Amino acid sequence: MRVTNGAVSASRRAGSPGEGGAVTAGQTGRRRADAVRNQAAILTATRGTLSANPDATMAQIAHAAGVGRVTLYGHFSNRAELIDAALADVLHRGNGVLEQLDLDGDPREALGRLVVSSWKLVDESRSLLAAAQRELPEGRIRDLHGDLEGRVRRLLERGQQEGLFRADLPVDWLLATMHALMHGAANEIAAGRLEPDDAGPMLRATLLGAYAPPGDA
Amino acid sequence: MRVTNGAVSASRRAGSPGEGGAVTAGQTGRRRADAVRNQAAILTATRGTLSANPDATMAQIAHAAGVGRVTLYGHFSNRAELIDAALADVLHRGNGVLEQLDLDGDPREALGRLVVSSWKLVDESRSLLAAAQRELPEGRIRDLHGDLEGRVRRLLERGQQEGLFRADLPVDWLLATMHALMHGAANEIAAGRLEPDDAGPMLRATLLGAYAPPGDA
DNA sequence: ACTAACTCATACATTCCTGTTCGAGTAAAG
DNA sequence: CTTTACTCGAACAGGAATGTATGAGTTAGT
Repeated sequence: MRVTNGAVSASRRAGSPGEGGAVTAGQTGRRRADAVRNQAAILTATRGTLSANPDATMAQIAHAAGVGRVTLYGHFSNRAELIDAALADVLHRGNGVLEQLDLDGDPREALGRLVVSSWKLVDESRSLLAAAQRELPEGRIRDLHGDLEGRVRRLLERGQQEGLFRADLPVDWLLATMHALMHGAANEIAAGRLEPDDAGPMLRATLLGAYAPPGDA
Repeated sequence: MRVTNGAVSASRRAGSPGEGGAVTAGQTGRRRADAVRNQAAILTATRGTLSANPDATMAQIAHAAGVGRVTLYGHFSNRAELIDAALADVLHRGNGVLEQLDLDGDPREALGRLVVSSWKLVDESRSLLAAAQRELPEGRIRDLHGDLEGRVRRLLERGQQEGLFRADLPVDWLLATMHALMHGAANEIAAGRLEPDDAGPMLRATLLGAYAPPGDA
């Protein structure tokens, strides 16, 4: 209910769905404190609820946020708009994490740091992403993802140039490998076959192995 | 009369299409040829349609099978039952592939053969599996999967014992890695970033790297 | 050719979700 | 303490999907 996190959550995303007659559309009048609080709670609940079940109902999300269904529609006039906002929120947060991370130095060590400190975010967003995939227009997801992906891609490219990551496979594939393994880890945890604390190290070890130039230490 | 003779519901576990099998629990009446044909068409259509869209409607599946919706219900009385049968079909087929495969000799080469010749099946079943995950009861999926998984697991264990696969990570995780990467490859293909023909070799290369004992060729 | 097995379109009852409207109540900002 | 911003439940219209029923037509076995 009072999941008050300090997230700013660039609220009104007038993306593709119509400008929405949500609570304070456009009008930058005074914004009441509880409204801000509720909006943050809704985004958090969206993340959490959809992670457990990508088909969760608007009613379920509202309930999880400790808010009436009508209030939810007051903040986000669409299911699409809600998911868009939630995804943007998670991605923005992830970008923040990466910004504070030192990706210089030995690419292998940088990769290790990156994986260990960010895989949990991927975990959280994985089902959200699944939901987004069938609710949001074509390019939207990639747009939102762009920033985050660029950072990782640059690290991988640097590693290849320095001969520390294998260059016989395209960067796109290395990126996909990373995504896939993180999602796989999340699945294993959900299935109870993997301890959450073990996930980071295992991912690091597996990825470093997968990225190592063939026939070499 | 109609096909809904009341006993049809519980008896739809026939493996691959073309495999005769009993129609009714008690009375094996004569089974007409077009009925067998249609049932096979339905299973195929289920696989194909759900692969494109895990939320596909019964109506869509029926249409894709070139069959009326009512006819579909004549063969499978539930959505769950249909998906169960389709998944069993795919898995049975996969088992057939693995049976004909030589998994002896150098585990690394065996793994390569396994991946290249079976990843496509995983591709086909991935969305089917997603559909099954929210439509089928808890243990059912794992039950159906059991046989298939056992084969791979044995190969991995042997590789570990022979010192050719890393033993610092549990077999469960190596298995999960394989799954995750295959799904990832399927995604990349769906997104147009990977050529279907490249997937097999890339998977092979990546997995061999990931499985190699740390600090070694 | 006869009959049982099967198919199909139409139509109906049910259930569930979405998005909107209403009016009355409550919390916050000045 | 007054105004404004927001919240809430209940209720409604709409759409969409599931599963069932009916009856007339078609296909295939013997």
